[in-house]
Amino acid sequence: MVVTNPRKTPRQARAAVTVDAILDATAHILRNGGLAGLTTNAIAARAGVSIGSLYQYFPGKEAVLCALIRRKRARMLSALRSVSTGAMSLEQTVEAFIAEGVAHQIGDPAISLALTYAEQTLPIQPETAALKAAIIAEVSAMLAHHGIADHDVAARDIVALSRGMADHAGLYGERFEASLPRRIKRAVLGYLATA
Amino acid sequence: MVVTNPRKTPRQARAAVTVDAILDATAHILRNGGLAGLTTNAIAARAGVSIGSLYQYFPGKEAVLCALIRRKRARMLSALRSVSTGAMSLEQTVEAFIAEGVAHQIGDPAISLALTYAEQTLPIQPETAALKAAIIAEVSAMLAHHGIADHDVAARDIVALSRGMADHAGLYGERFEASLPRRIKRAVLGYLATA
DNA sequence: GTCTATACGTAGATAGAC
DNA sequence: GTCTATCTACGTATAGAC
Repeated sequence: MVVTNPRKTPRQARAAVTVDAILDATAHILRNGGLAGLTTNAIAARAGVSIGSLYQYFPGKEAVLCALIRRKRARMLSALRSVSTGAMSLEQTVEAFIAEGVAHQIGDPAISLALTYAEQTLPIQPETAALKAAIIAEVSAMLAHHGIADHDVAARDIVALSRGMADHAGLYGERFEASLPRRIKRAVLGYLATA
Repeated sequence: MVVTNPRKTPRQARAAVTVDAILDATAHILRNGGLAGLTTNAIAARAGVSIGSLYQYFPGKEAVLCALIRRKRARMLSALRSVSTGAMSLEQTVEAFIAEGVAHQIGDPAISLALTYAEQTLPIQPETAALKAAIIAEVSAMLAHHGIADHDVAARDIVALSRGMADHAGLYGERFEASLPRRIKRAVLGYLATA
């Protein structure tokens, strides 16, 4: 059985820095060598800490991956929440959401895909699932605010199709990058417009 | 450098059976243990051949993965081509394409995602890329036949968003499975309807 | 042409020093 | 609390027998 719970929570500032360095190093390695190149030795070396220190905080590389997934999700959620949905039209809000989403996904397509794949193979974590649910809920609430029917299902579908387009564009290094948000918006609004 | 070219092409029927058994075994292992559990030993054991025989046909597990990707793509292309596009309306044709696509993706979401991830980390293969291009071309031609503008970009976008929705549904084991093709159709037609 | 046996490298994980 | 050294286990790949 794979263990994914952190070994201990950092209580000192120094330790938090260490944990952050480990996560940054993990992201860097994923960006280059992918999951195949992700070893505890490589993470520790890149983070500038010893392998022993890594094992102080994480029981193995799976736990590091889980922590990285959580950090990414938390940042995405925070970005979406920073979009004020108050006075904007549906189209404007969708546009803002897509901008944030694309920035997070396209910014690092290799990491995005690696984490998506990794997550599937790792044991389900309540906190990770909760973050995902919160992101969907944020989108769902936005849709409900604009009177969209079936906003829960719609939110899931919209997030899924946007991710699909963004990942594909990132992977195959489209030259249309500038047009991508526009095309995603087209797909989303087209989906919402069709009853 | 990772070597991904097959070592030799099977010229006898018996050898072709061996190669197929290796690919089936690889698919089976991916379905369960994922990429992490995919080792040359496991593949050979599951296929019922010795590790030595495996290395007769493939220089390493990456080459096996590439071959599996090609087989999957070829089957998908063949399925799409079997859809006669002649007398049907756009909506009917889209429906038929989605049915085939969903059957291939949803049928094995774990494999689908594993291969997508693996492909990204493997050297680009001309034949694999050609198969992908042929699939997009098939969709693009269908769109062109129905007078869709910008059908090349539209084809890529439609395939990407459909995959995104199908993979997501498969991964999170939606209970809406029955409604999935309908929702994908909604997204595709919505995208196409919006100028 | 297929097998068994094995050599080699490397990743995972820990014990014990500082 | 962090590091170095190291042991163990396993995956890769090949050599040589049949």
